[in-house]
Order: sequence, then C-alpha cells, then structure tokens
Amino acid sequence: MKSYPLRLLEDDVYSIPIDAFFKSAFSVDCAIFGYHDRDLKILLIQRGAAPYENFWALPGDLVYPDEDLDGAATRVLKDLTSLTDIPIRQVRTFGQVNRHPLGRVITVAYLALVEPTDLAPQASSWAKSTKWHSLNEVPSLAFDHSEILQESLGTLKNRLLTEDIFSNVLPQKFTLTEFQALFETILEKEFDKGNFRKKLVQFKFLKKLTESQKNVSHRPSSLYSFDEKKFNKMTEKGFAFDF
Amino acid sequence: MKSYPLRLLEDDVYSIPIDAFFKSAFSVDCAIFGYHDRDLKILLIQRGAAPYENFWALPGDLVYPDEDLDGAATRVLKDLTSLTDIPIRQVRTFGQVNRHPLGRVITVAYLALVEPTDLAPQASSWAKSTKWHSLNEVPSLAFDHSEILQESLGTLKNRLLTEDIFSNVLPQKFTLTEFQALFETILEKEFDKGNFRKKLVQFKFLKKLTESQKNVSHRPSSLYSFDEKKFNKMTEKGFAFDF
DNA sequence: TACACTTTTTGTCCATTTTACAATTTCTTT
DNA sequence: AAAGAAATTGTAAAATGGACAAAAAGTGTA
Repeated sequence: MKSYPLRLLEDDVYSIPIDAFFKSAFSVDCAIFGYHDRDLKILLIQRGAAPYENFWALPGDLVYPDEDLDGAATRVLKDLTSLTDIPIRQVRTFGQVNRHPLGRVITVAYLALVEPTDLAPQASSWAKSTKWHSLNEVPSLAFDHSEILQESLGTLKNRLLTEDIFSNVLPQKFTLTEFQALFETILEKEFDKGNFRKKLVQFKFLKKLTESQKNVSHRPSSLYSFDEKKFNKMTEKGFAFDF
Repeated sequence: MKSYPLRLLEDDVYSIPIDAFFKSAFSVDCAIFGYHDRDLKILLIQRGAAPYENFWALPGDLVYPDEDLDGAATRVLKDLTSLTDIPIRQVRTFGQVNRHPLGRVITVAYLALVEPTDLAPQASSWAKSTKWHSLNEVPSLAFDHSEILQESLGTLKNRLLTEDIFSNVLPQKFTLTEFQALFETILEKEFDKGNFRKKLVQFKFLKKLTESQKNVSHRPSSLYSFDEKKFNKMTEKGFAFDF
C-alpha cells in the first residue's frame, strides 16, 4: 500500500501544539460542463463508496499530501471518469466546518467547459457510473455539491465573457451561427443575428476562411477560425464581451 | 490549553487508510488594501515566529479545525492586527506542495479594500509589527505571499468594476473628483473629467446632496452620497463599469 | 428549368453614446 | 477688482447599437 511521507513537524511554534492543526484534509471537486449543439450539461458521478454512497456528486476526492491542488484535480477527474487533458481552473474554496461527515475537509472547486462528443467518460475507482445531466434535471447532490454547482455555473457565465473558456467546445472551423448559439445557450439570452455578427467581426479575433458549409439545404455559411493568441492579448488588456 | 475535538474517522472507506489524508492543515491570508487620497497601500505584518521569522508577510495563520474559513480569516486578521469589521472575500486558494516548510498547508487568500485613516492596526499575538506598504515598495515576502499579493491586486481591479468594494473607502459625502481619483488610482488609468462625471450621473446610484465643499480656494464641488442598495441591484443584474 | 424554402449575409436608418474639447461658473487669494 | 483654480456645463463630430429589411446562395421539388 502506498504511503505518504510527511515532513517532520516542529512543535511549540505556536502557542497551541501545531499537531492539532495538522489533522485536516482537503479535496477537489470538478464542475465539468459539457456544451454541444445548444445544450449545456454537467458531468456527475454516482458514488460507490461512503459517505453519500449512491448519491450523485461532482467528481471529486481527497488530495494526497504530496500533491499540488491543480494536479490533484486533474488526477481525481481521471481516476473517477477516465477523462484526461481537460483544462481546469479554480472556482473557489468551500470550507463549512460540517460539510464532510468524516472530519474537517475543505474542498477546492474546479471548473471546465468541454465538448462532450469528444469524450467518453467511464466510471472507475470508486465511481459507480458517470452521466451527463441536463442542468434542469440535476438531482440532489452529495455534500454541498449543489451549492458548488450553482456557483460554478455563475462563474462559467462570467468567464465566458472575460476569457477564452469556449474555444475547446468549438470545432476548428465553425460558423458565426454556431458561435452565437454557444453564447446564447450559456448566457441564457438571445441576440439579434445581424448585430451579433457585426460586433464579432469588429473584434478581429475570428478569421474568415475561404471554405464554407457543405450539404445544407440553404445558403451555406462561411467558416471561421479562432485566433487564440490575439484573443488572449485582448483579454489581458481588459477586453470583455458586453453581451 | 485549548483543544480541538475531531470527529471519529472511519477507516477503509478508501483503499488508502483515510488517516493518511487527515494530516494536513490550511491557513488564511488577508490582502488588505488601503486607499487614501490617490494612494494605494497594502497592510503587512512582520512575523515574530518561525518559519520566516522577521519576514514581512500578509496577515495570515492556520485555521482551527472547528472554524469556518471566512470566520477564520476575520479572526486571524483581528489576532494579528487588531482590525475588526473588515468585509473580506476570497481571492483563491494556493496549494503548492512545498509552499510551507512545516508541512502540507494550503492557504485561502482573502481580500479587502479599506480606508486606512479609519483604522489603527496594532501588532498582536505573534506579529512583531504592522505597516502599510506602498505597492511599489513591497519587500520580498514570506512563503508565496508575493504571488498571492500580485494576484490579489488583479482581483481587486476586477472587483472594483463589478461590485461594491469601494464604498468603504469613500466618506459618507464625497465629490465626484474624489470618486474619480479612487478609480484612477486603483485601475492605473486616467479619465476625462467631464465625460467621467457625465457617465456617473447617468448611472443614478449617486445622489447629489444640497451641501457642497467648504474652504477650498476654488469653486466648491457639490457633495454626493452613494446608494448602496441601488448599486447592488444593478450589479446583480449584470451591471459593470466599463472604464 | 423555375420556383419555393431556408438560412446566411449585407445594408439602412435612427437613436443613443462616446470622445475630445471649449466655455462658463463659483469660489478664494492677491 | 482681478487673477487663479477647479467644478460644471455645453457642443459638435464620430462611433456605436438596435430594429428591421433586403439580397444572396444554396437545396428540394414540381
């Protein structure tokens, strides 16, 4: 069995024996949102272990003492769902004293937006099953995961406006209508088609390609590609969508 | 000596003995920014205890196992600097494995913006001294606090545009010039005076009072007050400054 | 081949907002 | 009474935004 060596602890550095502090744990929980074709879903696992056995939950687990937080989130996601190469980022940390029945566990929530048709999540380790849930069909979740999910959804909306969290869910070549649909779905708003595309074109981070759609029974749309570098420079300088 | 009872832990829930996970600690660190008269400072303490004894650092300490995170941040700030009633909010959590020399300690960073002339921070507990440092004169800090400070400053700028983090540092009655100076200083940008005030007036969360400045050797400015409720409603609905 | 149908794409008009300034006002100080 | 200083108001050109209409470019069908 693997063991996790800890550094020696010096006592009496604080007036309370420092050992008393080193009896907590922390976990990571991943809110993986899947966007495809005007549909936003959340990836949940069904827990196969106590506590909250059989409950649906965000993929998450305790962090090893010798593991960075970001690395832990990546590993845990892979352990439970077999997903790799998902770019995740923190939402915030949830630390209510009684949020975990087995002891003091604070949890760092992580967020990603992915294209589910690229992926095939498969339950492993103690996860019984995995499932993409529509956001209006989410059951009551384990721990404080319902709260974490709600806040993560809010953070997703914010980040969509201020950073490139969306390029993963677009194909290499996409239409402006697809781009618009993505923003309309996640922000739960509709936009005038003509005005939306005019604005997008002004921003100049979309490159119009020579190709266009094939085999559609209407005027084919021309395809665009996303200039990630240009967009990132813009957001670093304070650009944000004002949709 | 105070002791901190922990709940009993069940073993064998996970394939690794769960005790192995419950040997970590977490801390909170507070980035308290002080704004006064076109000047932005950061409150630091000089550490009077190992590790990093004598180093300057953000006020921060370990969290008790029976303490919520937000409450811990409030308490720690009071313990070290005697400051109370400071409205703090999370920035993010820093969790590099080796960031703390005594063991695995992740830290949750908190942020506030205050008016330093209202306050008299006084070092207590293991803090040797406290000092407001200008942001361009910050020494090398303990732990990873330099990184935390930098990121907190970025978060401060963001929050200034999207929520009411500034009303604490304005007097009850203030001039539009004072309001503008606050934004110019923190965002490190300058604005056209006439246009800035026109925009502000349109927003309607400032109430023009009948009073005006006294004893200034130029045309006195009329005073305004801030309608916090109105502003909060607006930001909840998505309003943000686009300065 | 012509026409219906669908969605993309472009264009237009008008109201509103932004921007860069200039001019005016209202105090104190000299 | 005039000068100085900053607040306040005004203005004109440019840019933007929103509602909406028209044209374009494909497929499917008679």
